[in-house]
Amino acid sequence: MTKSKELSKASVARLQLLLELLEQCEREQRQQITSSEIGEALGISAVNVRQDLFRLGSAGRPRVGYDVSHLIDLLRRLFDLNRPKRACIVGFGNLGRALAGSRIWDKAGYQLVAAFDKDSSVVGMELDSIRVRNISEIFGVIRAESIEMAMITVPASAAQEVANMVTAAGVKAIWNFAPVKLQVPTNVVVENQSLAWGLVALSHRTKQVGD
Amino acid sequence: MTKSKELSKASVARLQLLLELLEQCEREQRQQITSSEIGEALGISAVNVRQDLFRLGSAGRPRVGYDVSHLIDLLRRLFDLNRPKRACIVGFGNLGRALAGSRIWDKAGYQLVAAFDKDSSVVGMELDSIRVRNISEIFGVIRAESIEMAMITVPASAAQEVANMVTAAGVKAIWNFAPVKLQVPTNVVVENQSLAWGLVALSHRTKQVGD
DNA sequence: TAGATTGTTAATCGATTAACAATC
DNA sequence: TAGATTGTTAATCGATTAACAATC
Repeated sequence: MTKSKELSKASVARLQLLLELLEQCEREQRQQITSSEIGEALGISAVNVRQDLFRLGSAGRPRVGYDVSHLIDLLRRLFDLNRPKRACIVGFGNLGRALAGSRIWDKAGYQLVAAFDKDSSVVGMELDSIRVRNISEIFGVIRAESIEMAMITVPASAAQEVANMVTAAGVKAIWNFAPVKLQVPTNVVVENQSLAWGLVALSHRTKQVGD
Repeated sequence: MTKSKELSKASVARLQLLLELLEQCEREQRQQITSSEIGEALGISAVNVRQDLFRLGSAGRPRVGYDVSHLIDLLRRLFDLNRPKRACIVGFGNLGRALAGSRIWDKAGYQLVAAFDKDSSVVGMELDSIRVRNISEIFGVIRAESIEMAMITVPASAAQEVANMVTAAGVKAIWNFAPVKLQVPTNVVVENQSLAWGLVALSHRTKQVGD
């Protein structure tokens, strides 16, 4: 409905930082903020801020700035944070368990409703009202529970197979922690969060500076 | 020493995928690979591959392609994976614990040599030969152990303070899991790995497709 | 030699930055 | 009104893609 021309990935990252900042402003009872204040707080230029907000369909007022709560509302809708989205974890190892109890699901509008593993010593485990099921149940549960997102935290060698299963079951988004580029149907979104890639990128960048 | 003009972030990401691919080729005893084979496997264009390798200072041979083991060597040096780099974890919660025992440290050339927390119920804990110390010891230990990288997995509200401590102690790189843009001296590298940001980005992108 | 593939420059595309007009 | 700030177009910068020469 909005005429948004598709924001760049970099722009989305900046707007996420902006949302954090605005929420803090709201806690401090601030009602307006200018582009240069935002830029300073976020370490980017004021022009960059205005461009981002312009593309978003901005709503600032000259001499006053932008309305904090209106912008929060705009960003929350942009990121689709208000709609409850049902999610599951596939692979209940250390990382899966660490995230199962986390508050970030709620922050992003997700509800964690199921977890799967193939290891029988893990299946049956309960954590925060989530019972771990056998991976063989995955198709039926995703359908029955209307799960639209799967977090994949299985070993790299199993990740593609899991991706095939969850997309076949109707999942529309994959949060992929395996260091693998997944092949999925074009209507499925994959967000890669491989920690291994992050760590290697850090190693690379540290070297550059050291040179 | 290499004349590298600084590869773009996107290029580094592609080259990481390439390294995985090459290591698989090596396991399969393949010795050569062409840019179009690489492109197909990685889902990018062959030209893009050649450009990346050109900037890297490439070494392919017309009609033959690139030498697998030579390219692996080049990439491992590019990412600085061979040199052992000493690292610590600050904040030994669920996420910190999940990563402490992980194999990714080794894959990226890091050695995890210390962990810190401020919670007395966690301090003293041992995991994989790492004993968790009180955060008050952080300055001395980083110096004594020549730690050059700190993984920060503390709550967002404490992250900046921790960043100040570790940079004061001489750390050159921070792997930041807190959803905060850290302010650090210019010679310190920060790689952001906030899972919250990844999850929000996924939510945003899912919405776009759904429209 | 002919043909396939890389190396390298040029063209295109997109994102950021600059400039300035519009507005409160 | 004057001045500060946003809205919006134009210019710059950088990354990707295309073109083709060099090479085995």
